[in-house]
Amino acid sequence: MTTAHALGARLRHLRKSRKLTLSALASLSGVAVSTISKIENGALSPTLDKVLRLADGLDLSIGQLIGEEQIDDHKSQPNSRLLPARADDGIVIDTQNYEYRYLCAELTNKRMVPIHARIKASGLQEFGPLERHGGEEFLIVLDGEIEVHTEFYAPIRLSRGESIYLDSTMGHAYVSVGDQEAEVCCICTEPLRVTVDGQREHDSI
Amino acid sequence: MTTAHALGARLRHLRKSRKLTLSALASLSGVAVSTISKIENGALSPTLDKVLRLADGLDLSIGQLIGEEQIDDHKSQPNSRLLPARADDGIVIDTQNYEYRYLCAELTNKRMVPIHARIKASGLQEFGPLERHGGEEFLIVLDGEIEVHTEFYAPIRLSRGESIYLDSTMGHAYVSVGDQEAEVCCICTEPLRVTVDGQREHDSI
DNA sequence: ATAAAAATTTTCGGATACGAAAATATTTCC
DNA sequence: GGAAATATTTTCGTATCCGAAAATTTTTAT
Repeated sequence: MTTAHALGARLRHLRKSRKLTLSALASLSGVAVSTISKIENGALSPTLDKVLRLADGLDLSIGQLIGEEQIDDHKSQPNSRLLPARADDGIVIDTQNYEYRYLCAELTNKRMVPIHARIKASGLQEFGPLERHGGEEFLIVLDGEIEVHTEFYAPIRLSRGESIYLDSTMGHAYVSVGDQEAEVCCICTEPLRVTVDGQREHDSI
Repeated sequence: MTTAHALGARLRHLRKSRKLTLSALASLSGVAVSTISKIENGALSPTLDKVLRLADGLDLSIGQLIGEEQIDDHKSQPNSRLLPARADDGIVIDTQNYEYRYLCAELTNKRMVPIHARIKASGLQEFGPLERHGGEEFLIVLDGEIEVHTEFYAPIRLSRGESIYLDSTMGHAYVSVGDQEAEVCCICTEPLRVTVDGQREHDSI
C-alpha cells in the first residue's frame, strides 16, 4: 500500500505551502518535530491521534489531510468568473418533450446548470415516462402555462412568473397547458445526462 | 480528549448496526480481532493504517468513521420534496436597491436559493458599494432591462429573457435601465445573509 | 440446566510509534 | 567563503500498538 508514503508527501506539501517549519507545525499540532519528520518521510505509520492533531493544526479535516476529501478552495477562494447568455446563445437541443438550450455553457465547473426550455408536450401520455436524475431543480415559468406532474404529488399548474422547487430524484414531467408552448427557465444542481435516442448527453455543468 | 473513547463507541455501533461480529469485521478489514476489540473499548489509540482498513471494511470514508463527516444518505436516498411558489407568496423584503422575495422558502435544506426581485436602483452611485457573498449565482431578467456592474468586467446590459452566471464573491450590482423597474429571478448557491440596517438576515436556504 | 458453539476480552512477546536530544543539513547574513 | 542561525534528520530509550493464542463471557441448542 502506497498510502503511508502518499500521506507523507501530502503532509509535506501542505506544510510547505503554508510556509510552516517542522517546529511551527509541531507547536500548532502538539506533535513532536521528530515525529512529523518521520511521517513526512514515510518512516513510520502514525497513530490516528497524531494524524488528527496534525489535521487540526493545519486546519483541515482528516479526510482532506489524507486526500480522501477535496480541499475546497471553492468556498474561500474569491473567483471572478462571469458569463451573460444572450437571447439566442447556445446550441438548441430538440427532444420529444422539450426544445432546450444550456445557458452560459461556455462557463465550466459551475455549481448550477441553467437551462432555457420550450415545453412541447401538452399531455402526460404524450410525454412518456417521468424523468428522474440526481440533485434538485428550480423552475420558473417565463411564458405560457404549465402543469407539473410528479411521482408523489397531484399535478400542479403554474403560470407566468410562478415557480417550483423539487428533488430531481423524484419522477417529474413538465407539460404545456393550452395551445401555446410554454417557455421556462430551469436550474439544476447536477448535470442532466438525459438520454437522447439512447445516447448519453455531454456534460452540461 | 474524549476522541479515543468516542471512536470506540462509534465503531462498535457501526459494526453492530451492520450485524457484524468482530471476526467478520476482522476479515473484511484485515485488522486482528483482538485489535478491534481494544479499539472499541478505548484500550488503545490505533494507527492511521488500522483506522483506514476499518473504514474500508465498513465501506465508509475515514471522516465518516471518526464522525467528522456526515454519513451521507443525501446522495443515494431518493428524496421527494416539492414546493411551488405562487405569484405573491413569501415575505417581501424591501432594501435600498431591491425589493425581493425568497421563493419556496418553506422548503428547507435546499441546495439553491431562488429569489424574485424588483430592481429599484437605476444607477451605480444610487446603488452604493458592490455586493459580495459566497457561492455562485444565476440571474434571468423577467421584465424590463438591467445593467450588471461587477468588480472586474465592463457593465453588461441584459433585457427580458437574457441571463447571466457569475461568482458571487466578485463584487456585483444589478441596476434597472430606463424608467421601468426591472423584474428578475436570481438563484444563489449559498444563503445571502445580506445586511439590512446593519442586522444579519435570517437563513434563506 | 448443561454442553457445545460462538463471540469477546485478556495475555504476552515482538514490533513499532513516539519524543528529547544529538547530529546533520540548509539557509541567512556579514 | 565562513560563521551563526535555522531547519531537518537520526539516534535511542520508553511507551504502546499489534496479533496469535489463551481465557473468559455470551449465546445457542437440546
